[in-house]
Amino acid sequence: MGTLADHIEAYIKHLLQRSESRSVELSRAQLADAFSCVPSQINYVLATRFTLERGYIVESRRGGGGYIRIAHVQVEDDLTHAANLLKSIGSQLSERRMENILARLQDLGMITPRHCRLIRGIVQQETGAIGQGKDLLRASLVRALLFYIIESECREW
Amino acid sequence: MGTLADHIEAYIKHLLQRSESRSVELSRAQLADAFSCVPSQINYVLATRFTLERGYIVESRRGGGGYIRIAHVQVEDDLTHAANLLKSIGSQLSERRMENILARLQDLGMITPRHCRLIRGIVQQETGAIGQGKDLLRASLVRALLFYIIESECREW
DNA sequence: CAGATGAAGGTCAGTAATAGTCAAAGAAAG
DNA sequence: CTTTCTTTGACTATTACTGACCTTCATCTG
Repeated sequence: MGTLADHIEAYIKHLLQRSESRSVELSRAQLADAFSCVPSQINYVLATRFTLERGYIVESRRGGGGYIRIAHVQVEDDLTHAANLLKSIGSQLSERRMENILARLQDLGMITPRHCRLIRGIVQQETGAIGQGKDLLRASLVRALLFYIIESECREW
Repeated sequence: MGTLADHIEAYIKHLLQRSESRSVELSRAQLADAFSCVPSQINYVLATRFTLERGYIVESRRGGGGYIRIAHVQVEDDLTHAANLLKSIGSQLSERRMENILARLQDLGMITPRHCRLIRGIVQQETGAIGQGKDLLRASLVRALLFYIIESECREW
């Protein structure tokens, strides 16, 4: 049981499990056809179920020979807490809250003091270059960098 | 890699790799014939895949004995070059320019395909959450992530 | 020489094949 | 009844490919 979106989600996850490479490439139009729905329904499923937060990376290309590729990047159990912290960042992030989050992640052993220094430096550099919306940009930057750090550290390059 | 343009691109890159001089000379008409397409398709491939931003120089001559020569730009110092690429980002960055920069850095061996996918995913996730100013945010995010990646890799050696 | 000829490559606009966006309508949940 | 999630479709954006027409250059011919 469940909605059409649920079925499409399940189908894509099934494809991912069967795939050795943890990634699958599909055609939006074909998939929509297989489920007898409009193509944009596929975008809805991707946007709501296959987000970075949930551990998926979606790439696509338009035009002739276009495709949608979905990859699963597995997040380990011990990273769940860190992932929740990232989620809590929201759309804006003050410097104070950033410091709190960095401190907690450091406590958890997820990042090193060096990571913190790098993040502070980069964020300062980037937010210094704009007049308005510093908290918005800081939220995006910190989330991006932390996600990257956490994601890449539990995996071989 | 599915389209004809992709195949032609791969073929030319293959030729370049086999060549000691890092450059290759070809005949547009012959190449088009080999791939059973119109000659202007070759121009399309050159214009979209072998740009200066991606590190290629294309020279050609018309008339009898005409040719197309494609050279792969070599740089003495990859790090300096990468730094210049980052500097070239500026305050705004379109998706297309991002792709070119990622392709170039990958080509230089500074980042891996996995890095690219992560960056694309993170950027997509973050820029998808806002309505306006995507190019501004993308510039900051890409600069931040690339800076972080390159910085932490250099310290490792 | 000068002009003609033929053999390259170049340009551009149009067509086709994809995927993305957004807002509104509909359905389900609280 | 209100809020949130799902579904739809009209409109938009991007990429690939083609073909008619244009430009350049080497060589031939008188």
